[in-house]
Amino acid sequence: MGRSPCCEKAHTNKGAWTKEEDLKLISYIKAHGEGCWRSLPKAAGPPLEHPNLCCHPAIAYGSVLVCTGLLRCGKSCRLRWINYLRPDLKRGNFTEEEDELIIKLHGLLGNKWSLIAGRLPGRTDNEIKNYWNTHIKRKLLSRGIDPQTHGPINGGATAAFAAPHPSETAAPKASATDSCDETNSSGGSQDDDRDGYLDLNLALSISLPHRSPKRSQPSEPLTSAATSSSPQAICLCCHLGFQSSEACSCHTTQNPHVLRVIRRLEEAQH
DNA sequence: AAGCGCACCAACCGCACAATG
DNA sequence: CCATTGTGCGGTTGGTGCGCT
Repeated sequence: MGRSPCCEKAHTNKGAWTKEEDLKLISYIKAHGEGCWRSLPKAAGPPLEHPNLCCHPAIAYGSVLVCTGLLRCGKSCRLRWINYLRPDLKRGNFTEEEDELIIKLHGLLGNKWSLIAGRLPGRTDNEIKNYWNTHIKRKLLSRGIDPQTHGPINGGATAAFAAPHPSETAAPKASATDSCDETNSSGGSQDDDRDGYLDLNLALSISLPHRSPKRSQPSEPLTSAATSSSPQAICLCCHLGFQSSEACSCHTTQNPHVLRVIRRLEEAQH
C-alpha cells in the first residue's frame, strides 16, 4: 500500500520513557487534550532541523522546569498515555474478583483485550493482556482448564463457560436479556463455571472520550454521541431494539455520558 | 558473591479499519 | 469511488528485577 511511516524514526526516541518525557506528555495533553497523536510530537517537539535546540516554553512542575519538546512517535505517545499516564488508571495488583471477571470475559470474547478492559475500570488492555499471559493462563492450567478454549485440558468437548457458537445452539443458555442485570438468579456458584457467565453483565458502557473536534461529525447521531463532547447520551439498548427488555437499564444509569451496548451471548464468540 | 534462568511488564511493530479529501 | 491518513488493537519483543544454584 506504500503508506508513510507513522513518524520520523531518525528523530524519535525509543525505549523506556524518562520522567521528563512523561511530564512533557502530561503537560501537553492537559493543555490540548487527547487525540491527534500523529501531530502531537510535531506540536510538542523541538524543530527537526535543530533537534538539540530547545526553543519551547518551559512548564513548571513544582520546583522543576520542564521543556515541552517531545521526540517521540505519536503512537508511542498514545500508548504511554493510555497504558501508564492516564490519571484514572488503577495500578496495583488484580483482585480475585477481577481475575474471575477477566476469565469469564475472555471465555466469551476471546482475545478482545480492549473489550475486556472496557469492563474493568482503571485497567488497560495491555495490562490485562500481560496479566493474562503471565498469571491467569497458569491459573487456568493448574485448574485443568485450557486457557484458549476454556474447556478441560484433556480434550473434553464441553467448554467451561465459553459461549456456544451460534450455529451449534438453537437456544443459548443465556440470552442478552438473561445475562444483563442478572446478578442473583444463577445461585452464584463459582465452582460451576458454566453457570458462571450467567451472572455476567455484558452491558458494555462506553464513556465519551475527550476527542479533538476534528474527528467529530455531528451529522451522524451515533458517531457524534460517541465522539463529540455533547452531553447527550444514546442508549444503544434502545437503538438496537432492546428498550423493552430487562437488558435495557438506561433509566437507571447515573452518568449521562454513557452509552450502553448489549452484546448478545451468541454474538460474543468470534 | 557470581552466574544463570525465569517471570514480569513496558514498549514496539504491523495490520485493520474508519475517517477524510 | 479511491487513495491517503490517523487511530486503535493484538501479538511480540526486549529490558529489568528477582530467586535459585
